[in-house]
Amino acid sequence: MARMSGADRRRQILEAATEAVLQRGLAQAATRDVTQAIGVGSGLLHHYFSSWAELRAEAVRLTVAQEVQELKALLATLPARAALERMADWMVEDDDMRHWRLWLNALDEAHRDPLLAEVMNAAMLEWHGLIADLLRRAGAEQGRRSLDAEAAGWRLAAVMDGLAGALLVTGSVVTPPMARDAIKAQLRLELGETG
Amino acid sequence: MARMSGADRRRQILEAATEAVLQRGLAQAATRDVTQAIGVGSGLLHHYFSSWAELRAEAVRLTVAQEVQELKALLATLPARAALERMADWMVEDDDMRHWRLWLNALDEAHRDPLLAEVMNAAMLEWHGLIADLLRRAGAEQGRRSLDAEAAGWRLAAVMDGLAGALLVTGSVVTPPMARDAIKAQLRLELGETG
DNA sequence: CCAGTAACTGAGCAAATGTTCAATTGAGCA
DNA sequence: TGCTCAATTGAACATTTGCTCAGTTACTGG
Repeated sequence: MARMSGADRRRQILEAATEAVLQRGLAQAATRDVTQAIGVGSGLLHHYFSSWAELRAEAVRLTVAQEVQELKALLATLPARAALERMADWMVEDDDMRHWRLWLNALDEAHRDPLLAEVMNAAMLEWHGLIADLLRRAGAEQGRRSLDAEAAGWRLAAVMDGLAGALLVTGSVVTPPMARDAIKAQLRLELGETG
Repeated sequence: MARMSGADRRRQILEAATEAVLQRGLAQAATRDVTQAIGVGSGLLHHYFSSWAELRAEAVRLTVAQEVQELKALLATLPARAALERMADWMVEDDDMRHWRLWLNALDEAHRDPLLAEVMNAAMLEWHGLIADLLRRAGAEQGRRSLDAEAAGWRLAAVMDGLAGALLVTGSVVTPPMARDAIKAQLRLELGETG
């Protein structure tokens, strides 16, 4: 019905695809979820994307990039140590764990989809880079010398991913406050603030 | 063709289902993957399992339980500190990461399948229990008092899960030796052995 | 007003999915 | 030898999937 410029429609499709992926999972989400959600014919998607796999991967790429950018903006004005603390809060702020559900789902599905594999490889490296950079700066703020920010970054990123998984699967055992505290405890371990 | 006793056939089906899940992922593996692999008619599965979802969940439950049991046997004779070290080695010993692929896949799929959710919730708690117990004993061996083994267990379990994800997705950046060293470094952090 | 072009439709297809069920087979027992 | 019942079959069914393509519709510049 309502026609749109190519760019707007493309954006709308990508947003709807992200929503579909969040609701049904990458493997189960289907082109029809998208077309029905925005009320367009079944053939339209192929005017903008050459295949569902491509649309899917692009939607994940865009959403993840957007989230990372938002987080960066949130932390931009803080000193590194405070930014890391803020990051732990941010992790559990999202009520229904939208980013983590998508992130873990994409991480998993990447083994079976070459396009997603590329996307998530790049995303993982950027994510680690962001964390390692904050750790490096936090170490510098405290005058620490011996901090291996690269290695610590992988551990911290891993703790966050792993806790997100535990949080999502155990429900009542690992709670959001627990997860947040675990991240903060990890931070203290890495920065040698153990009492 | 070849008839089997109910118990044997059931076991065979479960093994084939695990293989199918490993190859195609929980969401994509299909009943036909199983029936064709073992050469039986398409209806046979429903003689042993009421639905594909149930068979799938049972296969995961069994495989995970089996792996945990094998690991426990491997660590049984070691002192706790050495057992934890051995665990880090074990994590990357499995060439093509069979257990981790299944574990992460099931953890992710659990959000969309109530049966898997139960299975993975229980598995996660047992996994954490195993780790926390080793940490507790390792702390005792070293005469440490202040170790919160429960919290440290969640962190260590999370680091392992997270690193497995990074290992699987980054391929050449995070390598098995790196992952192993990261786990061991985490161990040292938790046990207060930082130099 | 009139092309021309970009946006858009939707019926249709081939492939794959889980599940059912009436029929068949075979092994073990009396 | 027959009987019984569990094990097994596989055609059939209703859904769902991504994708194609021959058309149709609306905007837009001349």
